[in-house]
Amino acid sequence: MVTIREVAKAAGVSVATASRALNGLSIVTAETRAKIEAAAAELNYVPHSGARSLTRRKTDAIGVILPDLFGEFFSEMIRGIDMAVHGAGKHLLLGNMHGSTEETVLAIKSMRGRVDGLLVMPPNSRAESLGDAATWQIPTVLLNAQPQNGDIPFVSVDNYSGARMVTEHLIDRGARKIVHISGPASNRDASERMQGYRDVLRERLSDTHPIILPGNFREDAGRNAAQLLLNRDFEFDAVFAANDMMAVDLMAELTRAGVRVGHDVLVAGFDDIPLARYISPQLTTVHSDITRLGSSAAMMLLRLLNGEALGADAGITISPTLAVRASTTGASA
Amino acid sequence: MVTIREVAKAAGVSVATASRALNGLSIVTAETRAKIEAAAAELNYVPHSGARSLTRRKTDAIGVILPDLFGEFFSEMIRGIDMAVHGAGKHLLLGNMHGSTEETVLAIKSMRGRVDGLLVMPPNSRAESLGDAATWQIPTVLLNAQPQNGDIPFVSVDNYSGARMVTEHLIDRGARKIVHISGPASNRDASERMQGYRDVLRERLSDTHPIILPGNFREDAGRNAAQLLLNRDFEFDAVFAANDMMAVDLMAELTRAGVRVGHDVLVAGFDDIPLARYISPQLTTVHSDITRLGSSAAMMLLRLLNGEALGADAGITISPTLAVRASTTGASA
DNA sequence: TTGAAAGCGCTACCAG
DNA sequence: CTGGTAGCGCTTTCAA
Repeated sequence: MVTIREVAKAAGVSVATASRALNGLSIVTAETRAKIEAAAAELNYVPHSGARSLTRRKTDAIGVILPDLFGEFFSEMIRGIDMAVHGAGKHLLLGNMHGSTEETVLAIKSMRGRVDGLLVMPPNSRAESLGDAATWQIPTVLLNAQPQNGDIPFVSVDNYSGARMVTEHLIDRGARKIVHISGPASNRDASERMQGYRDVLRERLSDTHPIILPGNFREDAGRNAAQLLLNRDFEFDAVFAANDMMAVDLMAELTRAGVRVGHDVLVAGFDDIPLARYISPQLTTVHSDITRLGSSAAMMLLRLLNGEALGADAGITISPTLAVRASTTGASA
Repeated sequence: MVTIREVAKAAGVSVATASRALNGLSIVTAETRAKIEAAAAELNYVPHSGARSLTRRKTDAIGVILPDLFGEFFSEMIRGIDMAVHGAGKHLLLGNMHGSTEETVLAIKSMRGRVDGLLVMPPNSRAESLGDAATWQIPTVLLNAQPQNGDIPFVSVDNYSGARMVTEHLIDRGARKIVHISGPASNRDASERMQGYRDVLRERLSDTHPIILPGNFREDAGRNAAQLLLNRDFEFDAVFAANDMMAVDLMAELTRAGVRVGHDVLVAGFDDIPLARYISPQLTTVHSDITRLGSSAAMMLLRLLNGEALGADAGITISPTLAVRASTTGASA
């Protein structure tokens, strides 16, 4: 591992000068610089970013902590983040996540000294259980979560109104017995979506009870729900799944059982993952522009790191839109 | 930012002792340790991993450099890598990629001092154009690429035999005029797949010429190819796309135009991305287990970092299998 | 068992 | 414009 010291020696200058030349600081004679660059090239010198960040107190990396890496939701998110971050010439450090709050806290801690800022998507609804921003001591933007103690910037989706939109839409399409497949109980997105569903039902279908099947945002929950619905001979004419992943597998299962989705039963999801357009019938869903969610959060963090004090817009709530497709209209593919 | 020095002072010990206690080195009295831990907790001390890696010459992070972040191929890959790496308690540093060889070289360089090892997926066929392993000076495993100068370990898929399998299968299913949609010209996977197609055609359908449409592994290429095929009134009864992404969009476009995929035209892809099973008809494709590809490479790197000299198995070539589905059998969904 | 001190590789300050 | 030098925060000999 050749260090800057060896380059300096080879070029016959001090390390200070070598450093300046290599970093493009203009206060170096053209010929000194040439000598240094030649030596660096000769020795195949590559700067040690770790050491550099220690002195500069700046790592040019930002950390991303996600609860999972499964499915298109997260990959789209990462892609969005990368888009914003790449423009700023920074690296992306993916934290070890896999779930629990404790692990997340650990992941956050292990990021200190490695990154300049953090993008954190809490595994469950209580962001503050991660310890508050003051504890982390590092600029942070929350992904898809709102801090109780409103002092951490965040970017999130308006789950509640999104859920309302789908539910209203299903009713408009004639559905009267709408089943909801929920997300994990502790998940904030999930509970907001459920609340939207409940409220619309109460307002517009006051004579019926909500029917809620437990889910977990994973595909198997979709399949299980389908089985449940099929076996129990439930009365239902529409299903609103708390996310697309579950909706997609639910649909597949229903179709397999001979149910004509879009006609016999309407199905809708939430998130608008790419897959939603590819399946047949295409899935009606709430379009949240996940990629943009990621890049917005990243840009916000970038501004934060730039010293900008983002006042009013320290919290962005993205309003989703309804993407109406064949799974609720019965239009032919 | 509280440092270990402050913790030591608060506990009334030297930084050396503090360091030892905090790192669980047993050569510390129980009571000294208690004092130190109390102080650390009190001050909310979090170790600075950057500084630590400088002295220990070990970062506990591995770098991943991919040419792109688009589509399920890469996300599955990252997921596979993460699975292996998480077990080892290491972080994942995603390099800035977005394409060109120069950018990739830069990305690799900027990883020095940040990571202990590298997983690199070269943007094009010539891995050695990245400068050889000796230049990087850092343990590296190549993803989905074989080095010319055989001294860098790698994990790759046997594209050639995979392509042969699909092509044979299409012929077995009765296809006689098989169109191939290729990947990027400079891409090694792409050219190997094309070669497999060519060879089988020559061997078994010597009276027909290969028909090759240019592609780029992106969905738009699939759509474009479909248009081309439809407009030109080509003679064709099967399409083998160099990856699933293109196959999927091609299929969608054909279906929209009234072509019955699986009957009028057989379609097959390569990779077996999750999406392949969800579309209708399900896509026949070459199953490469991308996730495993990623985790194998990561585990290989981990062993390398562990000082193990992986002799014979310094290069793994994963043999793909054929996943026959409705897009080439016409079986009902 | 503990402390002092020498770095890890680099940047930045202060003189010259 | 260039060189010496003091750290960045931490680990790790080497003595005590």
